[in-house]
Order: sequence, then C-alpha cells, then structure tokens
Amino acid sequence: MPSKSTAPITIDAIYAAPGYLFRRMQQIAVSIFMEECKPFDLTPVQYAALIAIHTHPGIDATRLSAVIAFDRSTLGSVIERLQAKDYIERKPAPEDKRIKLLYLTKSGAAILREIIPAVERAQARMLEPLKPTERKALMGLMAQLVDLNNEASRVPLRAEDALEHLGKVG
Amino acid sequence: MPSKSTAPITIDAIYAAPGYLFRRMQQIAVSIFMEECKPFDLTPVQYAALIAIHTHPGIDATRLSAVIAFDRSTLGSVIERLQAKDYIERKPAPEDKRIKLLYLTKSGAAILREIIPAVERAQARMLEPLKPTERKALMGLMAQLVDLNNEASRVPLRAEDALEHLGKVG
DNA sequence: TGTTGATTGACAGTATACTGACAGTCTAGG
DNA sequence: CCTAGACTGTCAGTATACTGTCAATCAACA
Repeated sequence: MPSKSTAPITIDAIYAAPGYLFRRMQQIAVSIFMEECKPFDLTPVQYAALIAIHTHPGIDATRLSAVIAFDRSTLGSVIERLQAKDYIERKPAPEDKRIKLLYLTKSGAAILREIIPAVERAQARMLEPLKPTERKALMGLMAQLVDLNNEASRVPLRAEDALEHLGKVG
Repeated sequence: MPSKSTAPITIDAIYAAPGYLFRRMQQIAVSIFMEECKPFDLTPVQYAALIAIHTHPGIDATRLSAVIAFDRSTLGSVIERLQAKDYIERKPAPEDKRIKLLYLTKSGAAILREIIPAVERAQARMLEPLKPTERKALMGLMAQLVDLNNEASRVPLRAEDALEHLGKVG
C-alpha cells in the first residue's frame, strides 16, 4: 500500500468496519437476551438497572446512570417502567430534597432471582459459535477496549467515583 | 468451582458479561462516529444506507434493510430523513407498483465522498487503544461471531439472497 | 381464471439513547 | 447571610430499533 489511497466506496468495506460489527453484535445480543428472557418481560437495560439497585440499595438516579453506563435522560423512563411493574420503589432522600433513592421491592428481588438462569443462558448463547479459547480472547479484548475507551462516550461520572458517594451501603 | 453454584447477584458480573460489553462498545462507537462526523450531520445508520445505495443503485427498501441489517420498520424514517436532506430519491418501479427504487442524488454522492475520511478516522479511533495485533484479532473474532450468529437477529433476508434479486445492477 | 398466499411499504406502539434546556435545590465564598 | 455556581431530576426533541398490523399488489396454483 503506497500512500493513503482513497478507499473504494463499497458496502463490503462496511461489513469489516468496527462500527458495523459492534452495532450488529449489539442487535444480536439484544435479540438473544429478549428471546431467553421473554417470560419475564424485562429488557437488558431494565435487568442491568435491577442488578445495580440490588447491589447498591438506596442509589440515586444519577449514580445509577454512571454505574450501568447510560444517559440520565433515558434513565427516567426506565425507572418509571420498573416502578410501574412494582419492581422498585423511590423514596425521597431526607437530607437532600433533590434526590430520590431507589430500592428493590420484594417482587423486584424475586424476579431477579428467577431471571438469572435465563440471562446466563443468553450470555452463553451469544458466544456459543466460538471456541472456548476464542471466547476468552474476545471477552478480554472487549473488556480492555471498553475500559480504555470509557471517556469517549459521555457518562456523567465514572462508576468508581459514583460509588464513593455511597460509602457504607452495598 | 464444585457444581453450577448460583451466581452471586452483583453488578460486577454485569461488567464482564458479553451483553454489557457489546452494548457499551456500541455506545462508544456511535459516540466516536458522531464526534468525527459532526460537520456532516449524518448518523452511522444513515451513512450505511448511503453506502449501500451507492453500491446498489436502484435497490428497494426491503433489500436495503437486509444489506445493512436492520429492520424494515426503522428504515422508513431513515429513508425519509435522507430524502429530506436531498441525498437520495425514490422512483416507483415500472414493473412492480409496490416497489420504490432508491438512488443517490448528486448531493448524496458528494457528501459520501467528503465524509469518508472522517468515517475512517472514527473507525480507527474505536480500536486505537489496542495494539495492532489485538485489533486484528478482535475484528477477526467479531466478524466470525456476527457471521455465525446471523440467524439470531431477525432480518428479513440474508444479504446475499437479497442481492441475487438485483442481478445486473451494481 | 380466480382465489390463496406472499411481498412491499406504511403505520402504531413500545423502548433505548443522546442533546439541550429547565426549575428546584444545595454548597461555598464573600 | 446571600449569591454564584453546581447538582438533581425532568422534559422536549430527534433518531434508532423491534413487534405487530394493514392495504395494495403481485405470483402461483387449482
């Protein structure tokens, strides 16, 4: 390859591009998750939120958004839906009127216990086509890449910083 | 690890899960793409659609959705936006009144030429934190995984089947 | 030929995602 | 004390994504 020649404008270039592969794999991952977890009517994001609230009871929305890495704006509706399903409840923080603390309800804790096997099946299925060695390699590289690219996608707080504020809880 | 013990319900399990890593990496990829391509006001999906139409002029919406792997339903609004920006045009197919054929306009072809360098910068940035060997390994595994998992996410047609119908064009 | 079944594009409904803006609240500095 | 700046949750607006449905159209078979 002599110099930076103009790349041919072709759909094949797309298929090998990182951005395409990441988008496509995300689609596939969501599809598999929804299929395995259909009986529970929980999306991947809702599941992540429940886990995070379970791990850090009394977390607030902003810190939750940092912990599971998504936008504060989006979180509002996710929380609403989980609340409508009676899986979580919100209590105003006594010492700060801005903050609403999030807790799992009994139903929330129960569904979490029940859904875990389905989630694990889903996670396994995503990597099933690869050989065990390859799975390990891929997950290692992905973890590394996500970690090193963390700043690239705007999240209000890094997860660790967010958790400092919780201190004794969890 | 003795038997298949109940996994601890913890947020840390999420961070290592394939589903989380794929979702997070997709977020990061979109964010980087939007940053590099900000002057052009094109989303990753719109870019993919333009490339596909450029490669296969006169493609119809259903086949386009197969080629860039996303839902027919979503495609409608994407096409509308591209049409509003005057990057593509739709012509009714003479031999089949249901079908509307898609073509790039002059502006569409022009913006495609101009945006390519920015897109390539974005794609490079996504993998930048990794060493060259690791990049190659990751892309190889991702390509393999996406290919082998293709059936998992419902797409109306496989890309190759879709293209058979186009025959002479492209 | 005439009807069944498939295909196409469109739409409604739901759920992420992100930007930017906002009012209410809190905190620190003067 | 009091005001400037930061923080919290919320909302409006845009863009993917997916399910399911529908009317118009086409193709194939009885």
